[in-house]
Amino acid sequence: MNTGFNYLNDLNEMQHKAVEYCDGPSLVIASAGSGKTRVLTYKIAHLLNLGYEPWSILALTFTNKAANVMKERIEKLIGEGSARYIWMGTFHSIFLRILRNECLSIDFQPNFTIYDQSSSESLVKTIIKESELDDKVYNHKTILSKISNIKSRLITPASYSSNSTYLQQDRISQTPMFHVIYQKYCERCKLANAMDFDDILIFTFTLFNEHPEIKEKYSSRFKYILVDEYQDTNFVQHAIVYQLSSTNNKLCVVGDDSQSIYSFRGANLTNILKFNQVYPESKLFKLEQNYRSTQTIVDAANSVISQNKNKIDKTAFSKNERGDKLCLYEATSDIEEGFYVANRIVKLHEMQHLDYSSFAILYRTNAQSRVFEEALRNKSLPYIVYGGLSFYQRKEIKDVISYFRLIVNHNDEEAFKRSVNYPKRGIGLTTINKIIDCAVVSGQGVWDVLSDIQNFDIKISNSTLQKILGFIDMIEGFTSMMSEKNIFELAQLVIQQSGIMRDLYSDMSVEGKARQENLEELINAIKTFVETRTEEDNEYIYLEDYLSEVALLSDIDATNDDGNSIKLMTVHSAKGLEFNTVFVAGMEENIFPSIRSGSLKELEEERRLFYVALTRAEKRCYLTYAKSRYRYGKTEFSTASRFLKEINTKYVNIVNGSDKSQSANRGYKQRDFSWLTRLTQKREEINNKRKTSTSSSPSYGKRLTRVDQPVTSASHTNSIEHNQIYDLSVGDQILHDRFGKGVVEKLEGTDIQCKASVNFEQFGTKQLLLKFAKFKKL
DNA sequence: CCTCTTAAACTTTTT
DNA sequence: GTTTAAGAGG
Repeated sequence: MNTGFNYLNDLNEMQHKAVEYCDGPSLVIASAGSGKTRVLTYKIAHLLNLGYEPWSILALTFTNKAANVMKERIEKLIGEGSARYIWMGTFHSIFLRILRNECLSIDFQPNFTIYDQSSSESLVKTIIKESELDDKVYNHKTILSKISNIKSRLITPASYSSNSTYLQQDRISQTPMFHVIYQKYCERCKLANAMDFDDILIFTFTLFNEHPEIKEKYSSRFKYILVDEYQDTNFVQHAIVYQLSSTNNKLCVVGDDSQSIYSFRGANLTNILKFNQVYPESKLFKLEQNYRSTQTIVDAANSVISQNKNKIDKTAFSKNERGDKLCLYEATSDIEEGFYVANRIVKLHEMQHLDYSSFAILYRTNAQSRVFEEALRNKSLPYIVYGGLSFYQRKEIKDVISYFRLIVNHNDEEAFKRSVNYPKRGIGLTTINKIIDCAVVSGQGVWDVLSDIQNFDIKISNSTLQKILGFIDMIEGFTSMMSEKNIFELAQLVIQQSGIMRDLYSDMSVEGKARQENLEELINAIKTFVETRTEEDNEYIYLEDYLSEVALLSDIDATNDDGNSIKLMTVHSAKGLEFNTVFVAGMEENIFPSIRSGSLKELEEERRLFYVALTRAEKRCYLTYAKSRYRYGKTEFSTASRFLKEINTKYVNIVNGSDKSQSANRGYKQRDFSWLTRLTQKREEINNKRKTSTSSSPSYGKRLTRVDQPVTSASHTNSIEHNQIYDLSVGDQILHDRFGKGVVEKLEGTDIQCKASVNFEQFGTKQLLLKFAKFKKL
């Protein structure tokens, strides 16, 4: 097909070539602001126009937000709904979806839950304690990050334990028992029917590796594969992409080695550097023209990144206006730095008529956000903080989520530990440990032990036993309600019957109030989730789907922009984003570059991170640092970052602004007052306002209420051959609005409560609640 | 088994 | 300065 589509005219020559080449594997090296997303979206639009079915395209992105943005743009190009069935999302969310359908083959139950960071940490900590190891020597965080690193390289506990080099290294580093912890960690996750973040990838690989027929099913389904941000993929991600591209060999990866900033989490540049060796017939396209930033910003960024030794040669350039020089500002303190930035924003807002949303304040660590929040708040400027302690990491939220996890997957050990004695019901640590020990010794899940607790040799008093039985009953009760209530109704029931509601609402302090609001917020979020899914015609909204979504949200995904706020975030979070005016704050030695980056390799990654920060800016870039800074409750003195000296001086203006004197003193006077404690509250208030304003009216899910027919739990677990109301029998062929053709394999429950298992040609086996399903009998 | 007080660790970055 | 872990006492 030729270039008859006019949308291809929006591309420069190289972009055009990269979009049009669809015959085999290709690597697109796209420097910052060179239209990487544009190439991807146009390429997908092009593929669709060539006749590729949406569900035969797999597009892997770095965040869910990036996927959504891309879908919207594709639909703008070639029409509403066109992007809907594309398999587009993060590695984790896409492969989780596949695993939910296929996990029986690798011996997981489909209701497996996901261990988030804190669950994983807690498990490692437990194992270290159980193994009677010194937790000073075996730091759980260090151990976990090492486990994660090893997993991302597809090294199993077995192969680790049989490798003498690894064991030797561990002996030298005084942690000879590491391999045992690693092995136990994996066993415990398995026993709990839980996967951590790395497992989602590893088990996808294992699934495809051990079951060629399943691999074939997906590798032939995906006729074209696209991967964004390829420089930040790790070994297992590369391996999965390799597996999936094996049948059709149509693959396009896009990335920029200069923006690789996630090696601490296993990202491996060799994926991109050796791409042409893995795919010998691959074509290379280089996008070097920057459309985002002024010439000055691009040149300044280049002068920094040129100090790195390890990189692919390329020359980024801009044909935009020359633009202003970068501004470098030295503040006397962190507080004054905050005031300077806030003042600059006020001035630019007034003089250049820039929206608040044109500004971003970027920093190296989340802890730095504070002073900026306060400075902006003082001037009543609207702002949003991305990342940090996200909504779903708050204690009261995690407590509720734990119940959900336990309801979905009774053997989720970490969820059990959290739920069983919150709210307090007199089941203490001793008892919990006895139960878990028993489970570990007998090689079963926690619930397997609990549900048969009288037949295990556990020494617990009768009164404690009664309490445990009460807890079991409650959870089982929730479980049996899953088929008759939607998850919004279930959620309300859980927080009431578990006593969480009572516990939270008995605390009338300010913090208690905030927790109550957060809880309401969560309920609202679930309601919105149910509503959105209902609008999308999902037959049944599974609690595990909600849990998955929540677990895999990134900071960028989880924070929604109101369109008129200054954005505060780490440089890492800013990857892929762009702003009219960027402030890069805290440009000090030991912060940026981080004190932890000792080796040359790590230093080069920090430099790439700085490169990312600079290239976020379209028009203006401010660099600030403070000579003194509050850290760990003490004032520390700092020196300017070495990176500042690496920018060619002809691109930088050093300002010692006139507004320095005004702001400095004000900052110091504030220090002694209680604004620091108020800050947290205010932030909550602002966050809550933002969230509630976006969610819909308080009419509590009327549309969702169903024909309420009390049904005993027994009646809908019975398997039947024929359902009268829907005139459907096992073996019937149906045509479903969304999933297409399929055969009814199983019918459960009577009348209106009937649930059907249908095997669809395109989508595999699905459970449908007939009263919601949109289909006709063939 | 629970709760209050005190101590220490904490800040890289995140799916 | 903040948050979480550990220990003592009830």
